[in-house]
Amino acid sequence: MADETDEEAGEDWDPMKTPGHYISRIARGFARAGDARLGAVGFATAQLPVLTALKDGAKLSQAELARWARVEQPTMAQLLARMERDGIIRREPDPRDRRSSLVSLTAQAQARLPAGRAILAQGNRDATRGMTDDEVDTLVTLLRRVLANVEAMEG
Amino acid sequence: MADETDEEAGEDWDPMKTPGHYISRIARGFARAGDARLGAVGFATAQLPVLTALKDGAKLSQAELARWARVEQPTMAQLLARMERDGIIRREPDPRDRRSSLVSLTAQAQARLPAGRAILAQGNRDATRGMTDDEVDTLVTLLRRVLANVEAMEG
DNA sequence: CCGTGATACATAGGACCCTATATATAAACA
DNA sequence: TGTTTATATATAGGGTCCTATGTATCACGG
Repeated sequence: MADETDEEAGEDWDPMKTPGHYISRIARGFARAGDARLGAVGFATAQLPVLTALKDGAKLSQAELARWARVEQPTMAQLLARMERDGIIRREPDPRDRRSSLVSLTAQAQARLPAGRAILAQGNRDATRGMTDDEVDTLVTLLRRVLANVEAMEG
Repeated sequence: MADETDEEAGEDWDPMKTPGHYISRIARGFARAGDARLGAVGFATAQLPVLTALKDGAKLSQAELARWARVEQPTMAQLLARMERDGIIRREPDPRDRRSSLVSLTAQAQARLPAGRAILAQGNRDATRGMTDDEVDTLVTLLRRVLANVEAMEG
């Protein structure tokens, strides 16, 4: 492992040119730009998995939403608390399980959903502007492989 | 399953399959995995831009570091506060400008730098495992284009 | 029926990012 | 020179993520 591992001239190795750093910058920029636009209809990018999971009137538990959104349970708890505070979701006791609540979208949130979706679609077009469909497909395919590798790194 | 390239149907548009969502998940996973590994030498992924900027003994101001790392000034202020608390950086008054401090790495941090760099290099190899150099180049090129688009969205 | 382990949720605490704003100093200029 | 403008940092307040831990309830085997 002392071959090319040593960064032939490793003296000026630059993490800023690494896929990880680009990805981190894109993620931050996309969240910032997306939140700025979605704010007009009262949504935020972190809420998107919850909104899509509940869009057709489904009622899911907090744990199910956390698994769907791929975040930890306390993260989802905090997110739902803000969404409840902002009138986006509602909770009702689960008659099947006294530990659990069923979460669903309020009517106001349902009504704003199409506008949010339009804003999001436009944002994705803007983010991939100048790229062909094939290039976007290539990007998503490569990202999926990196994601699989990264998720394999944990545990 | 294959012909929903367009979102005209709209009914089942899924943000979870969008480049933005993959990028967000990779960014989180990469930070989590990277922090777990770097923790062994007392570093964190958020500190990498600061570490590389100061690696050769340079002394930079907080504002210069914020610009280098592409974060806002209060974000860098908090990061530096944690790094100072942890003995990674040191501040000294700037004789040229009484508003400013010069930030530099401590000797202990300098000493741990090579180990951190090795961990990082290994992490990047793991994240791109199974991908050819050409594929990684393609990925970075596409990411750079998306990044340019995203940054153009703001402001 | 009674523990035992699994599951759902809540809470505490911290890292990292943001915007908005205040304060001190520097630089520029009328 | 005195005033305005720009810059460096600090502080306040939030959002989104994490790990670690506590508590209530469920489901199961004895």
